[in-house]
Amino acid sequence: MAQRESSLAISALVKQLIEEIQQGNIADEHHQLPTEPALMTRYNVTRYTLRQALGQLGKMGYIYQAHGIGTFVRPRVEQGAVSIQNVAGLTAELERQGKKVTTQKATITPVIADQAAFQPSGSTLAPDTPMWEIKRQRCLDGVPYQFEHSYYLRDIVGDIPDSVLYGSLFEFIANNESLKLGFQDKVMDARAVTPEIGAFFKLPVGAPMLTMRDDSYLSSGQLFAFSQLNYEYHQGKFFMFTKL
Amino acid sequence: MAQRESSLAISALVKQLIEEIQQGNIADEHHQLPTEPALMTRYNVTRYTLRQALGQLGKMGYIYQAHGIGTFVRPRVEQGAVSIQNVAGLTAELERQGKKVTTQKATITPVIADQAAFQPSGSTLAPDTPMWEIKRQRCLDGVPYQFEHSYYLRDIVGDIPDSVLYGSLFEFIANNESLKLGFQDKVMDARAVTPEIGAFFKLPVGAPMLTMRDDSYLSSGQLFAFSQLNYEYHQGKFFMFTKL
DNA sequence: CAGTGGTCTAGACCACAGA
DNA sequence: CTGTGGTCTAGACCACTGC
Repeated sequence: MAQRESSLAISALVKQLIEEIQQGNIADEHHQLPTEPALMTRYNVTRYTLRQALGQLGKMGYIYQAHGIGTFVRPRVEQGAVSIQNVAGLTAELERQGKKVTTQKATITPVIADQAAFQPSGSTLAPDTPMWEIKRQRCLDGVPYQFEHSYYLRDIVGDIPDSVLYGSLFEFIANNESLKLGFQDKVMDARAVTPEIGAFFKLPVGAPMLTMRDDSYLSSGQLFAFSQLNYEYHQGKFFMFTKL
Repeated sequence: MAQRESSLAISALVKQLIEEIQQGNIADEHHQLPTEPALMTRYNVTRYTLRQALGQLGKMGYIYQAHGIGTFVRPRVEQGAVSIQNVAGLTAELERQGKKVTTQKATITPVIADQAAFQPSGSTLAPDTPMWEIKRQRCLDGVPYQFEHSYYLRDIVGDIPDSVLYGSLFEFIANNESLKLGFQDKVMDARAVTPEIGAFFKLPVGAPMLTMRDDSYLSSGQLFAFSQLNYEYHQGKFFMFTKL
């Protein structure tokens, strides 16, 4: 029973570091973190693992590293913006900011690919592929926020309980043992509000909205869902962080 | 004079791999790349270096890796979309797609921070910080595309020759030996077209546009520029790729 | 089971910043 | 010159896929 508990080293380390940063008990008065060698002994990991973790924190906008100088905590980023690089679902990220996402109305209908309102950008589907068509109207702290229009491949995801429609579809898929999530393509653009969406957002037709089209793949490279997420333009803000 | 030429291993390897993928002489008929051990010997690098490079290709959307299966070339992503995770400038990326960005009109004016139309999101500037205010109207293949409104800190970037205004500001900064680029925050949202911007886009006031606010930092963590890039909503599409 | 990518260790050398 | 982060090597073991 030594001090061994280092399973899942990197994700656990990421979680630990975020916690300590938020509690403010790791950076000094200049927002500077201990050096890499110090952190290696502190968490009993090698430099590779540590730097993988620091890299993740960087991607999330928590820290930056300056060559020859040190590692620093970044001032907190724009409130209300969601990280577009996020790994957890949208709901989870907003809840960490103390905001609440609720689903006001949801419908689910079986269709075939031929009947879909749009197609995935990267792949081509057989016209008779069975799918679930899902439409959801979602609010952020009670205010209209997101109009979702998604298609999930029935043969892959199986049945979707009604209860899930009012919670997190992302979590439902992630918790399915037989499905391993892989990656996602996203294309963002601005569009004009349509009558159907305007009715929910309480905006006139032609008003701006932010649209995110995404295609989701299993780790095997198999497409399992594609969707169009429309955001009310006062509420929908996406944050990201890039190394130059 | 052995077969040694492995300076800049990872960035050179990335470049090499992209080239071979585009020429189609590396993947097999199932779009599958050789295995990691095979690539290691082929390019004479270790697994660490190889995987760093493959990770970059993944971020750029060129490939994906499936655990236990292999590495695959991805079908080409949405045409006209620009990778939001890109490292090179916007102009460079669009030119790789065979598109041409031209600057139709540009102005540069010395101002102080107090006079700026907007402020950086993350940092606070002294009100008397000297800056360059730059406005540019840029076209994509001759069609109105981007309305740029930027501020550069004069004390950091120095003088900006007029010629640069009609080329790539990003390259100008990157080529300055005394400046080392660090990272960038971006916040994207949709907005309504203003009169000034509508005049350029030939769109009515209130029409949608895609706006990207960004703050740019040196590798030392020092802010050196912040800008607001507005995109005509039929043209401006941003692509990104996320691991789940 | 063999073969794939994913994680992790241990250590070396390089490049940059600042005293 | 010392200390920082950036790159790279060599090799081990684990987890997943498909036969």
